[in-house]
Amino acid sequence: MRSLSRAFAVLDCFSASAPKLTLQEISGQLGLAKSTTFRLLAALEELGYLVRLEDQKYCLSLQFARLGALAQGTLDVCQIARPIMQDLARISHESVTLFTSEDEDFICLDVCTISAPLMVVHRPGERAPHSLGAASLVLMAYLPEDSLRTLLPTVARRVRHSRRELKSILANVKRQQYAVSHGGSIPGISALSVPLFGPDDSARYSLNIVMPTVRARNRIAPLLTSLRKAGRKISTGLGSRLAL
Amino acid sequence: MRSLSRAFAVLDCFSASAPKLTLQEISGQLGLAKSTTFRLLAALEELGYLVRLEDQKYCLSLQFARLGALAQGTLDVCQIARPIMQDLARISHESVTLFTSEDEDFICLDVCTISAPLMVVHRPGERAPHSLGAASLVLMAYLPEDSLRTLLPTVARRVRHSRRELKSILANVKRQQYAVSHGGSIPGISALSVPLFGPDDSARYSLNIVMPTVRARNRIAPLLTSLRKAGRKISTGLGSRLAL
DNA sequence: TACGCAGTTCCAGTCAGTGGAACTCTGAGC
DNA sequence: GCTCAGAGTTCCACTGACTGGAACTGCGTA
Repeated sequence: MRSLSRAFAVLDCFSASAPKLTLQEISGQLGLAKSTTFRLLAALEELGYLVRLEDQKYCLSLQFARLGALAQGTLDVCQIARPIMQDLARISHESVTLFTSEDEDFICLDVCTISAPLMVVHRPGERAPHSLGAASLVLMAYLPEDSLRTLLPTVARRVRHSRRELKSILANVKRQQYAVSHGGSIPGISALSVPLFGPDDSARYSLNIVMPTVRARNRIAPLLTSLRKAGRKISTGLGSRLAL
Repeated sequence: MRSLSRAFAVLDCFSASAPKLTLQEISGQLGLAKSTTFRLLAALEELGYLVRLEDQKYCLSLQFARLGALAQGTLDVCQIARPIMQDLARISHESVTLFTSEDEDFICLDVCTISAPLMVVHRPGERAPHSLGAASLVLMAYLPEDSLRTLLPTVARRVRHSRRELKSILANVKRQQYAVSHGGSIPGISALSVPLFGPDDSARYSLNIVMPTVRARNRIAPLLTSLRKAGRKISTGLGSRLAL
């Protein structure tokens, strides 16, 4: 659907640093003919989703404020994540979990699992202090600077690492955009974890595949691929553009 | 641009009362073939602007929250209104003003005028107590219930009308969606006024054509047409759907 | 097991969308 | 005041993207 994806590409040209754009700028940015861009912009203006300001520049209209409020009133992370988590559980044959961070703990928001003799079991609402488990590492790695600063000493002490060591582990997680752990939180459990990004590209959630360590060998790479794909999809639903 | 307007028509199917929709519901509402609707929805999902929930229903994604925040951070009513007001001033050969209401006063936010020997002159920032001028009437007519209740006695006293009379005038304005006045605020000045609606379909602004009463005869009807058209355009830019 | 219904895929026809070229309008420089 | 440059706008013939009917799938129900 060419014209459609182009129209939405137009919307993505606008950003906090460039909230007003000329036809020229947009057509340049998208590599489209002036006439094509012009028709797109005229159509979007006609539909009320773009407005033209005094200097002829185009700007996103407040229709998006309306739709945004509607979306925010309807959706929470669990609803967006659930169908994708189910897919992932089916594909990976392991339990898939969604965690968030609160104070010094990480909290389970949702779980999708399949029935098999040996599975990792989590329950929504479950809460535990931050550890060296993959989910914890990802959540901590993406915490805002100041939250992390207050949290770091306590956690470092509990996991018997120096602050410096822990900091370097988290920096590495942030660089790689995922974490993996084998018994980092509970012996016998391995986990693979990626961050989920929101509209402001902050990461307040982690998506995780958790499995018995005995099944983890040689599966990390393929599972990570699936997990990343699922994570991108959820992040997009949460309003992030990082994935695209 | 058929597919584009259809895609945005899809977005408009969602509302506070129906935030989650099935393919069936959408194709029914738009009168499109199932296959056509399916392709549209699949494309919008692919682009990250729709998400699918557990029950297969579609829902606006939080991408709109991102775009909405961006639009809100960029635009104010004056920026949206200005080019349209300029057009209107040119077409009508009269001054065009934008007013809002604050406490017991109405305030001029912006003015567009043309140069001619006899013109009504307003200045942005100008403030006056509510009166029987068209702008005042429109602003009061669309005030929230409780704000109006506190305001009504004072204004009624000042304009020497019973509360009952004033109430009935305002009800009439709201029904007709416009107000006209000849010397209602200042002798010799006639005004024509329509409300501007926002994303929640509240009306916090009025758009007005102001002219010497000597020029007003026989022009009300055509001017009202132009004014309404301009009002619809601005309201759309402000996120209202009433106009469409 | 058969049924019905929602969602999905397929396909050939055609017209909506494309982009190059030509035109207009505005503002700056000479 | 004329010209030029640069932005936006309109025009047009070509073509492949979009359409919608029909057929298929897969799930939940009787």
